[in-house]
Amino acid sequence: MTINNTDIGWELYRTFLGVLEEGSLSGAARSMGIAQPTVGRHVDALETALGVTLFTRSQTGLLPTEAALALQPFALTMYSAAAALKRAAESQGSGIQGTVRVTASEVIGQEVLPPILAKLQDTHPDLTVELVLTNRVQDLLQREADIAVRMTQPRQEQLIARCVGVMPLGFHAHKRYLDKHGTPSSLADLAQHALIGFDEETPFVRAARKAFPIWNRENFAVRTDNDMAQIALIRAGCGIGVCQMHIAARDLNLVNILPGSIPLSLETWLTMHEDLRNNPSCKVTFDALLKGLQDYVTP
Amino acid sequence: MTINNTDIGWELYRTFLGVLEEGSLSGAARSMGIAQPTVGRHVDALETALGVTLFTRSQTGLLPTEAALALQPFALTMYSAAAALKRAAESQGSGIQGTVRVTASEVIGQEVLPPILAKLQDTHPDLTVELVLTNRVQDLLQREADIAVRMTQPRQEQLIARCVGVMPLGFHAHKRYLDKHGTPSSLADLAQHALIGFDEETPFVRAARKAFPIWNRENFAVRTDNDMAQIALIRAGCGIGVCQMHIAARDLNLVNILPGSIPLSLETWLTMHEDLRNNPSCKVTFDALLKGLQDYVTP
DNA sequence: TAGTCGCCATACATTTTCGTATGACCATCA
DNA sequence: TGATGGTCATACGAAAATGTATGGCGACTA
Repeated sequence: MTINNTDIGWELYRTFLGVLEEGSLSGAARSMGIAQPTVGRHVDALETALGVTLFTRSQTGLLPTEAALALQPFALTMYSAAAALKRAAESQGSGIQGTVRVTASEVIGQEVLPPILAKLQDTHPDLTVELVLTNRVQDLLQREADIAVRMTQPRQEQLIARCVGVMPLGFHAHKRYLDKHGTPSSLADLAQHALIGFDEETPFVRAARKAFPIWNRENFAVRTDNDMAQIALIRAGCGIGVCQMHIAARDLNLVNILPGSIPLSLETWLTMHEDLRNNPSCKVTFDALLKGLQDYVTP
Repeated sequence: MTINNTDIGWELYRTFLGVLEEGSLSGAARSMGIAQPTVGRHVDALETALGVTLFTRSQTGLLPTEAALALQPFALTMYSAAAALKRAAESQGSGIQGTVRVTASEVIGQEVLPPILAKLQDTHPDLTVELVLTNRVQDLLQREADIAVRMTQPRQEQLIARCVGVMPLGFHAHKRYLDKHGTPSSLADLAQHALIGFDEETPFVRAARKAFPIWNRENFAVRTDNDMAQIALIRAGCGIGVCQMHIAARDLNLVNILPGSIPLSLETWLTMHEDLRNNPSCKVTFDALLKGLQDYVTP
């Protein structure tokens, strides 16, 4: 491998990304702390070097061409890697310090992780945790995050993966709702109730629907793809919905419906890139998450 | 996301990588086409910016610190992404042109792909294919390659994956060997023969050994982890080894031993990053590989 | 319709970065 | 032990990149 193979300054890619994000040369210049003509020159240089027109200029701003949009993901990968490198460098000194970027789903991140992270913060005050909550699986290989809590087993060899256990799910409803509408005694009864469900059909939803045909889009009284909103709806007594047993168990007003028939359970995996194996901060965070999640799953 | 969050010039990462690769400032300067003091300045600047010592200087060269080695993978990711961006830009014009980087195992790359690529080259003379042959799974997410031919199903949602079929494997030996040592009529007979096998125990070997206990490390007369060498050994009449049926079938002097008992078969997958879906060159290459491999698997 | 505010492009001065030349040091070998 | 070829560090002039100031243009508003 020869490093020089691409003799395009990497600096150009960064300003390219800035312009793409801000939509104008001046905007990018402001956000990056450089002068507007410099940004313009960088874009020109990149266009010349690549032989591709990246933006259609107008006096109201710059419109990215298709080519620019096609190239954006690559520049974003560079950005992620640069950010990850910087994080890794921070924690390079002695002792536990620096920033670790953790990604998880919204439910896990809002309901489960806070106490775990609080304890971690307590033990290691110099450690900063960046929590990225999204249902889109962030890419550890692309360095979008250092550690991921995910519901699927990763198959990448470059990833260190540990299964923390299985999170049981169950139908739940608020006492108030059940007092008013009665408690279903069988799965068939569910059809008579206000069900809280999903809008778009994700792989998980498909699996759930297969196991419980009642769990169908048409039977839902409220549909939302936001998991936290589903929990909030259950808590508000809107109807019957699926949520994690452990989360529901905290609220004494929530009742587990049809306890025997657990619809599905979520295998939970903790994942980290193997490059970070020797990074003390990441290791500490990984171990804390592992223990905390295990305690959560099997108290 | 704020681009400026890392106000370290990306240029510095590139020279850092160059120094890491060459092991000296002067070497990196030569390979990158810049002057040695410039390289030195970049390293100094990066060390100051990161607050980390990257190299221990000596007059015989530079020795990377642990920190530098820990940060290298991130810089390599940036490098891969930059190279991929450049490839993507090349093929951005009209018509099929530019460079597509394909990765595959050595066996596939040497025995199966050449005719497919020759035909592709014929139809699209302006298309260049970079063929990276390695048994290490190159990372499509990390942009080390555009298209991968692999024996495992990828589980990443960001990847477009198509199964091209199953490549049957079988025990094979050269006629010359069989004339001399006889043809085994049962699996048990294999123990009396010179078996060509693996040295290190990979997941695949483990699976094979489970199905065929004879296929054990201790029974091997020749051990090599190089698949192509195994085929060459079979061809040279060294003994009995496992190789793809289709490859063996080309050589009339190779005999399939115990034809009924196919030890294992390899599911073959063609994979591409979804970002490249609209890249005409990658699409054409992907389709050509798909068709070519399918034809190869089921003629 | 006149005014304001945003944008990009250009010209010129400035700063920064880079390259050349050189010196000091170490390893190797005759 | 002296010569050679490699390394990195430093000093200074050259080149390149940047920043400032300005002009022109379009969109929006009163």
